Amino acid sequence: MNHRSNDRAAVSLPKACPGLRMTPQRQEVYRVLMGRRDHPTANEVHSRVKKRLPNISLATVYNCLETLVDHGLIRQVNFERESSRYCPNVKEHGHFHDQASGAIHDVEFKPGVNLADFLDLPPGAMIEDIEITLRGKLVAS
Amino acid sequence: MNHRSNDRAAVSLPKACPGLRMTPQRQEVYRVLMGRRDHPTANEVHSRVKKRLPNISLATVYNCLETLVDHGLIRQVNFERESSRYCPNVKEHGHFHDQASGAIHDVEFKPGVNLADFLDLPPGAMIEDIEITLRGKLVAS
DNA sequence: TCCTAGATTGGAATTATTCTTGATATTGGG
DNA sequence: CCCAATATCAAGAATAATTCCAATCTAGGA
Repeated sequence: MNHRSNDRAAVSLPKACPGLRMTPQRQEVYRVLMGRRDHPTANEVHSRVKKRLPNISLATVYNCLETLVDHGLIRQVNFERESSRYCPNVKEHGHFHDQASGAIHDVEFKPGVNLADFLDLPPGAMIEDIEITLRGKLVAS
Repeated sequence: MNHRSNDRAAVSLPKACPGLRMTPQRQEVYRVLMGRRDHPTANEVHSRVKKRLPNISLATVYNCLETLVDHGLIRQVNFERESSRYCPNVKEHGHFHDQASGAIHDVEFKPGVNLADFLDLPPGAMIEDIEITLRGKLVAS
């Protein structure tokens, strides 16, 4: 890694974000999320962002995260009653929480799967958002 | 409904609850949950329980709920960052949250489904708990 | 350049939940 | 039946994540 150029440029922001002003704070929050996709909490994001923006406040991090969520650039993920976590994977997906390591893995749908294939939805239900969380252990295979 | 006998007796407690002392408070909390399966919060449970046990404290309701959850008699359900809700449906199931009415509907799995058929689980994942939450609207069909 | 809407800050406020502590109640053994 | 051990309850204090608020600050358009 000898061409250690400004890696801020390494994160390409999505093209179409109507009505979103990309301030340095929002950029950095987004960059941090893209840089390490380990589902950090707002606090962890704050720590990481402070490396470049030492004066940023936790409130601002919360604001940025909320804005990015509202604009569909990132997703907010909740496990039980723990702190919210944030995830730059915008595709519809679930999460597997490894109880041993605490790590969180994204879980994709198999291609062509439809919710109604395995769930008995109430008649007339228009699904707008899905949250699937699995908890368990990873065993050596 | 003319035989308005003590409807406390109407709720049959599960037979096998090893190590669980069924105190009046726990009984009443459980009865209330079975009586109206609308996924109340701890606060709502507290209000309802107070009709019969006017001196019960919110802390005790939290204690009872936690104990019942630990013994597998009820389930704790979390939606986003809202207050936890409690549900006497112990079968593995998900929830549909109707954004219009705020109502929460249980969503059963179709018989015989295996999650691994629909989701790309990490290799070696042993699932111990599943949480599926859907949000959306009910449209007249 | 000036104005205005939107953004940022730091700290206070909120809220659900947990913790602490002392009082009570219940159980099993003698 | 009584006692000690243990479990439960209650009330309020404490905690922790998040939101709110008021006071600047900033960027971009007129």
